[in-house]
Amino acid sequence: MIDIPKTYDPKEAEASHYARWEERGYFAPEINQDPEAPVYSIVIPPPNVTGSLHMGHALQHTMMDVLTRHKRMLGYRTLWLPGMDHAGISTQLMVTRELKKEGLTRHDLGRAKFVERVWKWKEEYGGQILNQIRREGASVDWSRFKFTMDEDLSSAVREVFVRLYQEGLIYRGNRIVNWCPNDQTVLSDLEVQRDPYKGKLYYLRYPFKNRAGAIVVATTRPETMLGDTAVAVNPNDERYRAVIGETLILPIVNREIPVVADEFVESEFGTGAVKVTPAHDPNDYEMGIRHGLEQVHVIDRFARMTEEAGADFAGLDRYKARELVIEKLEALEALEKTVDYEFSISKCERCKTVIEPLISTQWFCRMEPLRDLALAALRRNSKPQFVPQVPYEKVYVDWLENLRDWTISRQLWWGHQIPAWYTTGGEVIVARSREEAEAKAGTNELTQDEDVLDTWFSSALWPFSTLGWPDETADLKTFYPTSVLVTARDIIFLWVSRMMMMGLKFIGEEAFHDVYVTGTVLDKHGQRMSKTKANGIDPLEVFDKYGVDATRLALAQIGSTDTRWNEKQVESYRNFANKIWNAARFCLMNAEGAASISEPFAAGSANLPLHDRWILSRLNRTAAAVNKQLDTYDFHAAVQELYHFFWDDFCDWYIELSKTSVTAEEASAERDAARARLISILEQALRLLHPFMPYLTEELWQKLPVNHARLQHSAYAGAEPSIMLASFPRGEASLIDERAEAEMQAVIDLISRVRNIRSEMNIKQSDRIQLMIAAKSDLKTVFSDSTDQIARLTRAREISIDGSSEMPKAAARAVLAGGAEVAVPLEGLIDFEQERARLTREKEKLEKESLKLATQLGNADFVQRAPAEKVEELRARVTDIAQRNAALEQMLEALS
RNA sequence: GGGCACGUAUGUCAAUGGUAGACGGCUUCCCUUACAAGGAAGAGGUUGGGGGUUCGAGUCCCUCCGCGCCCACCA
Repeated sequence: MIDIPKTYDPKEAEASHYARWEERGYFAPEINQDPEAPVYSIVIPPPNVTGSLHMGHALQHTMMDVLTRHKRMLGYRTLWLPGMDHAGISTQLMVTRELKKEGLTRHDLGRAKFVERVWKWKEEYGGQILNQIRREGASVDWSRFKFTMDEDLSSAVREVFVRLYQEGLIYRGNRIVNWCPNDQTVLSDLEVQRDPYKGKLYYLRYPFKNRAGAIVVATTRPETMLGDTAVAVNPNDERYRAVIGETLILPIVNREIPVVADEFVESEFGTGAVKVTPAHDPNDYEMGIRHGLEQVHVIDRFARMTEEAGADFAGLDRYKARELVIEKLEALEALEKTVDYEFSISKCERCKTVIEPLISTQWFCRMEPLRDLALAALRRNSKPQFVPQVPYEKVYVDWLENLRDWTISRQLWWGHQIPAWYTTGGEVIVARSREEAEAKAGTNELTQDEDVLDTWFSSALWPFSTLGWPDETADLKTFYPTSVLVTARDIIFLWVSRMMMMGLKFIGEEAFHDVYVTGTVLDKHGQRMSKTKANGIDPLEVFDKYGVDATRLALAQIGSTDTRWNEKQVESYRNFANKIWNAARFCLMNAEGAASISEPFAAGSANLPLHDRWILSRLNRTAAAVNKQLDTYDFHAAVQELYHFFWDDFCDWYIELSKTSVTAEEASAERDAARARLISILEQALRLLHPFMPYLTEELWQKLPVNHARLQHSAYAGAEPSIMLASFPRGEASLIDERAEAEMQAVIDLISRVRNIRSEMNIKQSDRIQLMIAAKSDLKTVFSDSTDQIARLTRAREISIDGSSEMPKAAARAVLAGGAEVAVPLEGLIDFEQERARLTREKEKLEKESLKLATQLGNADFVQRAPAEKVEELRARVTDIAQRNAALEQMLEALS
């Protein structure tokens, strides 16, 4: 007898298999020996080097792994490429904080030493997430692991930069940008978040120079008035039409500023007149350009007032300056009023500091031509295919259509330094290397641009830079375009769209065929999990508590809907894992002799017992469904399908139905064959489950007395057997047997009805009952062939079957589909009242349904307009109900 | 301000316009030698409210209520 614990302990399986898979190279595409094999590839969204695994990762990785393992088992040449992102700002902040503890700033170290220090930090503390990814069971090819700052990827970054620059798509310009006064860098629009803010609206009075009166303007940032160079009104605003072109005297500063007319101004807001500060507000900047206004810089990079703001203000923090401005305006009687006002405020996504719009010289990427490539790919080739298509395709298109230039430079030290050099004369040389720049410039007196590129710039190249571009590598040719990108929805703009554009630009093909957008795991109150709210669930703790496989199942079934985290759900999949374990345990306890049968189902399905034909049909139906569901990213349905097949069909029915033959005391050819069939079904079920539950399935599969090598997919012939290289069952249409399923269903219904009688009539578990079955010829045969099993599962001691419906009076009875009946004689034990009540309840149910059907069929419109099939279906149901109803009535009569 | 989702059993979620389901929880019975992390049998729903289209609506349309998400240059 085999010695297997009663309870599945996931830890053991998790500890051993991953390392073996990895060592043997099972994750690498090279394991596939078939030169004709179709290709499947995914690049992982590279986690930040500073990151650690959160639920979102676990969710995405599970789905990518399911897809990858599924395709690998189908014989695809499969690559899931792992990597990590250098995460410019986050990482630099991390190390800066570390330095601060030593009383140092990065400037104390200088650039070179600081960057060295970051590399050291990365080696020591970075990338803890990589081992967490291993724990998940992710079948990524570690031999192709990439880091965005690796030399080859950095060179791809420079290549792209140079080419885009040469085409005029990258340029250096002086424009208004989002500046973070804390991080001391510019940010792109996507790295700025808008938060609601309860502030005030200040009404300032600016007097005319050459006439009486004043214009009152409303502002939320009075301190910027020091930099005002105009007041704007709407040209159609009657109130102000007469004063357009007049001159105002700016209070405090006493600068003369004009009144200009601009369509941008909303007459309804405030006073209908707006102060214009071109140097410190994006809208005013645009207006300033339209009207040729002067830009007066009154706030610096530290959000302090400049000399230009005036001696009283220079050096003051922007909020201190605000107070002082208000004070002075009050003294000048230039503050009309102050009202409470709620608006939104821009903050740095990382450090939450309020953004200061500043005019500054930065590098930008022109997006229109790239955007057009992406839009064309979608319109002409429907690439990428978003899943779900609604709403993400529209979101993607809308964003692309309104795309503005991308600010790609950052004032950081950690990242890809911009490959631009300046001669002493100020000439700009953009080149792939210093050597190339020197050659171009004809001098070695060059200074490289201090800035680095936005982290997302290298991320945008990820699908091809990781495969060796710009070299025409075999990997690039084989694996690009990638098959699918699996991601959460928050980086569709930041990342997905940019990869698409860059891929189309530089390779000429889309970066991925499909984009699968996962749902979000929320906390139990429906809130997003976040560090600041501290409401996150650590996936590693869940792994420890319930096992990786159970967690994966719980995550996979989330699919693309947002779902509140529910630990009970994981617990139920843990129970499922245990169920699988115990089913296998049963099979292994009764495995002796099974191995001698090499083709358990070879005899030809017609000769097999009903339950064998039935389970074979169910198995293949399930396999076909799961393949289809995985091909269409319907993870939820696939999980449900597998769960119910395994638990309901296989465990609850098949094992129970096979028990008599499988557990027979004496060895026999028949017993061995039954055992071999049982094991074969289990074995195939494990293969179906493997993409979702890699550890448990491998653990059990290895224990099964089967010819493992023969089960491998032919593409992996010769490899040491593993379930991850076994052939994924495709679901043979020829093995789907409608008749067997219908007949088995009749048996299942019969057993269920008898069990119902036992339960409702309070028949003790230990009491053996007698069954009398009346059925017409075809069903009669089915039941007769299954009497042993029916007896076993209903705990009956005696079963008689005939074609008539002569039933004893003192019996509990039930009517089955197809006109069959079953009676349980209760020899004086029967409680007539109780049985009558039970039958009446049943009759009421039928009548309710019957009434519904009659109403529908009585509707002439329905009969006329609904498809004939539908009408037929209803009529058939009416007949069946009538039949059952008549039988019930008879039974009730017999009881009275 | 604009756009997009969602609201189904006590909880978490499913359901090509055609008999509203699953898992958990709940009730009753059972430690039947694969599994009590289990088995058997049950109870539980006017699909947020109202209106419309249709032979037929959880599903399509309108509206209201509720909870979210994304985008945005009304100072």
